[in-house]
Amino acid sequence: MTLNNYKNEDKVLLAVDCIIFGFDKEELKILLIKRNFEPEKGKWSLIGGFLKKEENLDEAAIRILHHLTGLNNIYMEQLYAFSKVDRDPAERTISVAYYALIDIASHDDDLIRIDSAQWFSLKNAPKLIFDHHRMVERAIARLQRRALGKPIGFELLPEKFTMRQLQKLYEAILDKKLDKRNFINKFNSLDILVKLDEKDMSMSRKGAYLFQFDEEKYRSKVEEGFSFKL
Amino acid sequence: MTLNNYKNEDKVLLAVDCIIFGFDKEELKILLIKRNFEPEKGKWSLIGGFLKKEENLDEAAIRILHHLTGLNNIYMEQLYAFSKVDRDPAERTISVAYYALIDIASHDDDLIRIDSAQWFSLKNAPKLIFDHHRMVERAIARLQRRALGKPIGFELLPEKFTMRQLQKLYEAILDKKLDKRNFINKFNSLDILVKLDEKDMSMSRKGAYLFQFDEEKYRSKVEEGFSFKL
DNA sequence: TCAAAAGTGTTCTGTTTACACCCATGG
DNA sequence: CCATGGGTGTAAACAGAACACTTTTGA
Repeated sequence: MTLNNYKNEDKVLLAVDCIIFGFDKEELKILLIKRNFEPEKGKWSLIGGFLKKEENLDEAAIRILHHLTGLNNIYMEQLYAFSKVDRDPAERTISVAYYALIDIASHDDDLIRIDSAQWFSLKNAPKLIFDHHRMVERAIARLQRRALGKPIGFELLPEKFTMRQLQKLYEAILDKKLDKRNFINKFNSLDILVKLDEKDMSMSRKGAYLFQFDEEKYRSKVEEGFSFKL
Repeated sequence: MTLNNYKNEDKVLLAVDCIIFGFDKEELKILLIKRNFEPEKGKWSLIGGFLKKEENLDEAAIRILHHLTGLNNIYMEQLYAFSKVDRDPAERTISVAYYALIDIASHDDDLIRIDSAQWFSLKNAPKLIFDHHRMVERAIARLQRRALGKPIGFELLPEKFTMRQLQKLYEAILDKKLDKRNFINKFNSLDILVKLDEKDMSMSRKGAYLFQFDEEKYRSKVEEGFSFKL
């Protein structure tokens, strides 16, 4: 018959860490910053900060990302709460990780001024503080499952892109080579792309047709999900 | 050039709420308790409590479940952190939801003494406090995705069960009728069941063969996942 | 003898995979 | 004129969906 007015319960620091995935035509990258406070000052870290009383976690993630990088209007999704007792040696902290996908090229301007933030390809990212590497691992796993269950790409690609870029994106996420024809057929059958008359001439002499997402159809496919075997 | 020693950051109460799914041969149910403290005393609620400084979230979930229901050795999985600013009117609280699957029959003895805990079928569960209904919704969605991506059932069924029980479990989770022959064929092709010589005579005159999971094969299928379209 | 649940295979259809050649162009 | 990347279709294998009748036995 407890009378619980919450007064005797422990309170903790609640951190939010962001795994920001970017794609730059060839490779999947993550955005890291050099930490400028103790502990672990000077080491590479995910972008992170603390939840404030007057905001929810989604808002905190957006605020923190914006504050540290200048990035705006980034859609983020909650990943997992990490809570090992000694994960942060300085103080008991629980961290809720968020992940996001962005097109590196179209956000470079925002980022270029932030000298402590830097893109690293997944393969040769530096060692990270605390349990941040586990966050990244889990984010990659989630991204892969995600890529097979919904179309992604709207967030990671520029507005206009070639089929080859789209395929490279999937190859980067899934970390395997895909068959060109099967990929195109599959994607076309989803009926979410619009072929433009324009060509991208930067990659070949022949040029490659540019595509755009049909935003409405894309959104509805994202809603309903689908099964994408590759 | 912030010098951040964490001292100025807000601390919050971190709750853990548990969505306990049970299965009793026909229906999917959830375990609720009548809340015995303010606010919302006397209302139905998920099983919940607060994280303590010296434990991680998984441990807290196990402790809370055990403390309120007597249930032991229940495997739980983290679902999502709910953080709307005014979700708990009494105080700013973030709640990390966990969900679990258990076989009702084999845990009835533990539970029978706890008069404030009760099983409700999903369809006619009572109104819940705070945002607990959203937690349940999300847990159901997760459970459904889960059921299609990994074999489940080990947790929700008694050790020996009939094919019909297994099928009913999947029907309850996915909330749709499945074809008997296709279901059996599919499950057999996974090669994780052992057919016993025993029959269950309680459901029919003819009797139905009992099966067991081959624990080793089951575990490895759980690891790797699979794609189960039904 | 019949009601109630158990058990069992085949066909059809759609999806996934594997695979190779010509095209357009700038240098 | 040729090197480079772009574009295209088909056949074979596999997985999923639909479907109906026989068996057992306790009452």
